Amino acid sequence: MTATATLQQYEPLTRRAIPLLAEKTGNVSRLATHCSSCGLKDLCLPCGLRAAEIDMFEDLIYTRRRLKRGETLYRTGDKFDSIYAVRSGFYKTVMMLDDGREQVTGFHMAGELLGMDGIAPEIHSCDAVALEDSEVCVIPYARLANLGDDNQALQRQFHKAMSREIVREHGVMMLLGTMRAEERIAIFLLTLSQRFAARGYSPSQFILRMTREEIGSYLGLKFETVSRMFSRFQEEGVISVQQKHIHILDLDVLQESASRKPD
Amino acid sequence: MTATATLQQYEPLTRRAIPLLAEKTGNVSRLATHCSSCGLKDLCLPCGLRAAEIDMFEDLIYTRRRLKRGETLYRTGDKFDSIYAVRSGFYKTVMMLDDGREQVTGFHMAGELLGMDGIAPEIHSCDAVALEDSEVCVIPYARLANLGDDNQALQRQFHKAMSREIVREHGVMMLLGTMRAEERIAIFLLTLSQRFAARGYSPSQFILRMTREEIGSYLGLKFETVSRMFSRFQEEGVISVQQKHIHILDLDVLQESASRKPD
DNA sequence: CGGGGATTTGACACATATCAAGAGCGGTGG
DNA sequence: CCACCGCTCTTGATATGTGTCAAATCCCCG
Repeated sequence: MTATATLQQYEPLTRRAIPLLAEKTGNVSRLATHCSSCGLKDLCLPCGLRAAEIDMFEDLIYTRRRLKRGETLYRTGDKFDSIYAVRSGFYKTVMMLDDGREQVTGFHMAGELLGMDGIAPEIHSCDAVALEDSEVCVIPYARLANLGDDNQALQRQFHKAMSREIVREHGVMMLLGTMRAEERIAIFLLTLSQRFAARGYSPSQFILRMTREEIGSYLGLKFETVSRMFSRFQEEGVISVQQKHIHILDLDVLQESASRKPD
Repeated sequence: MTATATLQQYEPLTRRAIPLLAEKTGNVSRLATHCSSCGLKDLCLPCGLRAAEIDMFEDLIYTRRRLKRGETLYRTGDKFDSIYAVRSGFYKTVMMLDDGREQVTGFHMAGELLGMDGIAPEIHSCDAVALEDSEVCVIPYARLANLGDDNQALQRQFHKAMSREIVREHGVMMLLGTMRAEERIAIFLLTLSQRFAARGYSPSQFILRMTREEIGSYLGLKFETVSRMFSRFQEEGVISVQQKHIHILDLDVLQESASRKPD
């Protein structure tokens, strides 16, 4: 995957995810609830399950929710009862302190799970907010857990999903604890790029769904610093930035920036 | 639980954990492997299980490992096959970058689980190092998962343990992303205090098992800054520090420091 | 009892935050 | 359709918290 790959080869995901028939009949919502025909099945919880197991799993998901930009999927303190799988769109999760300070703890895109923070305390410990019009599959935890009792593979997949979240957060700790602004921004862009690529989008051109302030919050920087770093990378010809549109021009240099020691 | 509580009322945990009989017969190691008689059972994975379920669970644990200070339980890149429950002692987990920079991602004490980062990648993504002579129960993941298939309560407990780890890491992200050095140190001390208290030790007096440098790495600070903050808290009469020995003198002021906005 | 790592403390440097002003853009309503 | 409003973003000047470098002391461990 080179930095010069064009947009053409990456079809928008939402189109691939919905079978043609569904588009024609207009019965999109009905068909799309089935994991077996969902374009995300290899990224999402059913990843690696056999067809019969997926059939069992998809019986779980009898609800989907559509959220408009800015709407909240769940809030801090809400009773936990479901995990959510992002079907389309982009989410952020945010923790808040009494004094108003906020920390964005993650950005979440299609195929990723939301809400696992709620399992132990049985109450959500952050807000999940849609950054664009979007849709999630609602997976009632009690049913997921029960089904898991009869379905080893599903149980293992769920463990893996939680483990991945733990590993991701270790990475963020490393970033926040030891890296400089330039590295944080470079890694942020590279990670986004990889995630878009995994979903069939261009790794070199994409739209940021979040504001500079949200990026800053996630990376432990002020929004002015985020803006300055974007400008600097642009001056150096590493990326081009136009509002929310990012174009990675020199992947190699960006990768170097992502691992340049303070020294 | 006040800050003036004396040490007397908190017996060392290892004594409570081992039944008297075992001490007398010398058959400590044998008996102590059984969860049902382990003083940690309400903090550890078997928490909330009924006696019969604990019996099933403890069959899993046919190995324990003793590690001396400085020894490594597992290393980055090691094949994952077990989760570990800390039985006694103190561990750190560390991630490393190619250029040598390190991030301590956690400190772990009795009753806490180690190794869940390995489930998804099937390889460990950090090192786990004993900070003092210590002992862990080895829980083979394959067997844990199989047993979980037949034992709902155990499965739920395991989910909760992973969820707790996710929530803990969210907290660290908040700390690293938005807080100043003074707040980070205060929260670090308060959190340690609570964890000691939960284990029957004094919340106001304890020994740090890690160096200033390890604390700094965990909190995203240099060790000189950690040292200066300790000195400052001491000057203000909030704590007293003698080498690794910490005494919390004014819990209220420490709690205020833990939530004092930059402003 | 000696040696080396850990810790403390001071002086100074620097990366990022803060404060401020203005420009750009998108959405809304007349 | 255009004009306005508000939010986001950019950029500059300056402030400051924490890092860096250095030296002295401590004390743990062999």
